[in-house]
Amino acid sequence: MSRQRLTRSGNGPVYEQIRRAIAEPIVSGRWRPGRRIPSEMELTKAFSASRMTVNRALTSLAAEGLIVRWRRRGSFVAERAVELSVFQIWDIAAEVARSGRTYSYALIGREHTVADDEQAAAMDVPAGTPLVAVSCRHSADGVVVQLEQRLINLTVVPQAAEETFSNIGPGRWLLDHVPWSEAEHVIRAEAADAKTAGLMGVAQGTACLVIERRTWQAQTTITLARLIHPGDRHALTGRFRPISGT
Amino acid sequence: MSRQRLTRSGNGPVYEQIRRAIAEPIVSGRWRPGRRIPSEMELTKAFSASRMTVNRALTSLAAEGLIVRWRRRGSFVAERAVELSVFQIWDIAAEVARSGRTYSYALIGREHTVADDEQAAAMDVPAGTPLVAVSCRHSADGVVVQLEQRLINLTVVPQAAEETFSNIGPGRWLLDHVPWSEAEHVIRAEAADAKTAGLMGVAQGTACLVIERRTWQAQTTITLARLIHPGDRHALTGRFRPISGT
DNA sequence: ACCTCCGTTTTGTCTATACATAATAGAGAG
DNA sequence: CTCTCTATTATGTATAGACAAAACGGAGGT
Repeated sequence: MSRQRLTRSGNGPVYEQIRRAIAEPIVSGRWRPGRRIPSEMELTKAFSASRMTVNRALTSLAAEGLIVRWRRRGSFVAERAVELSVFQIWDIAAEVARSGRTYSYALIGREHTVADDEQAAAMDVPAGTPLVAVSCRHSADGVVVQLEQRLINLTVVPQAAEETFSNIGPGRWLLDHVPWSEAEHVIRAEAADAKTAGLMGVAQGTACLVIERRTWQAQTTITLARLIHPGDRHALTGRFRPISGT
Repeated sequence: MSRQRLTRSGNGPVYEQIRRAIAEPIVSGRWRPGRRIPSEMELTKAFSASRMTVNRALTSLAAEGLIVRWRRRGSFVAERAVELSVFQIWDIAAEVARSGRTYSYALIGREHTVADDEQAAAMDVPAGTPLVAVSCRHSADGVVVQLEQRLINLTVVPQAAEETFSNIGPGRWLLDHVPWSEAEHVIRAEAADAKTAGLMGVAQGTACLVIERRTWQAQTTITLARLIHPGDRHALTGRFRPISGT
């Protein structure tokens, strides 16, 4: 039967129109979490589009986290139908190089330990797990831009026991030597304590942007990093994917 | 000719296999930024898959930012093939409600102005553009969790001139009244100045997490928001999408 | 030199169809 | 009543074919 091709009815691609039509009531709150979304076949009829086109729209909504989909059961508004933002977190050395400044790296300390209770909880590994703790400093044109405190799980990365990290940052080294599958981040603002402030060359109490990153391989934590940036020397930028009504 | 259906050769969907085959050399650094990626037709042959399947793989890589695609020119490794993280930025009222606390809102000030040079630059609009400036406060169980300073472009949202914002936050109001297509964020740490600290009920100099959000419609800035969170009362969390080789 | 028009390449979108997969509901056997 | 098998429903993946849109390159005219 081949309905009217409405590719260009002036509102963009059909799958975008469908996506918006579903996203709008979710984002605006009219459709509460858990509410069922019309099935692909129903939407196919409603929009006079093919199921593939409808599927593309719903698949992208699911990827964004606005909806969840279950075979046989249908599609539903996600419990946490929230705004998602994609942020870029750079490798600090690459970032400095890109901005045309001179990058320099300095190792502050490195020691072998085993996880105490606090570290075990933070890394989600058993207490007593062998670790390497590395502390170092990244600078651009002589100004500290990041202080890095890192714990590496030696049961997963035994090679780290031999690495001195005197010339290469642990972040870069891990990127080169260990595959990772997923990472979790927490971003917060903290005031620099006396020791941190001294290492960064800023006044005590200076507002700092702190990124905590936990990296996984399969089910095991590889490394836990605490990246501290003086507030006036670093910012994160990101851009929303368009999740909009209308 | 309908090649062998290799849906289940044990390595997951075909589009995933193709996606990984392209992502691996990019993530590992073997394919440098700017390098050209085989065209869809070439990949179609190489993987004995249909162009739609190849297209799905490349489209998802483009969405992740690993590659950029140009009609007629082809697909290329993105210049900034960096780690991407998906962060969730919640609507503050919804977030408070979800955590079981009592949300309250208070308008601090609201005035009509025109954009001065600084505001014009920040919003990327001509100086002299009519604006509404709104300042307000979001609390949970009586504790301030966010201070909001917002500029709204009246040439795009003339209805905002009539809204008092005494009962509804400008963020929520805009979500209900204005479609937007994209937003840009900057996240940084700042020390609270005297006025800000007073409004939030914290000590002057307290480290704060500041989110600046600029929202667009087509090519025009709708609104610029500055969301200030006391450092000990708010953090962002995020999780990497698995962009892995192998 | 420059401009216009046209053919080619590559990605972008859409359709109709097919089969796979997961989960549930219901029928039938014990 | 409980277990098992089967039919049904909805999503997941894959395909071939088609046309659209952008951008480049070259032919030909001025």
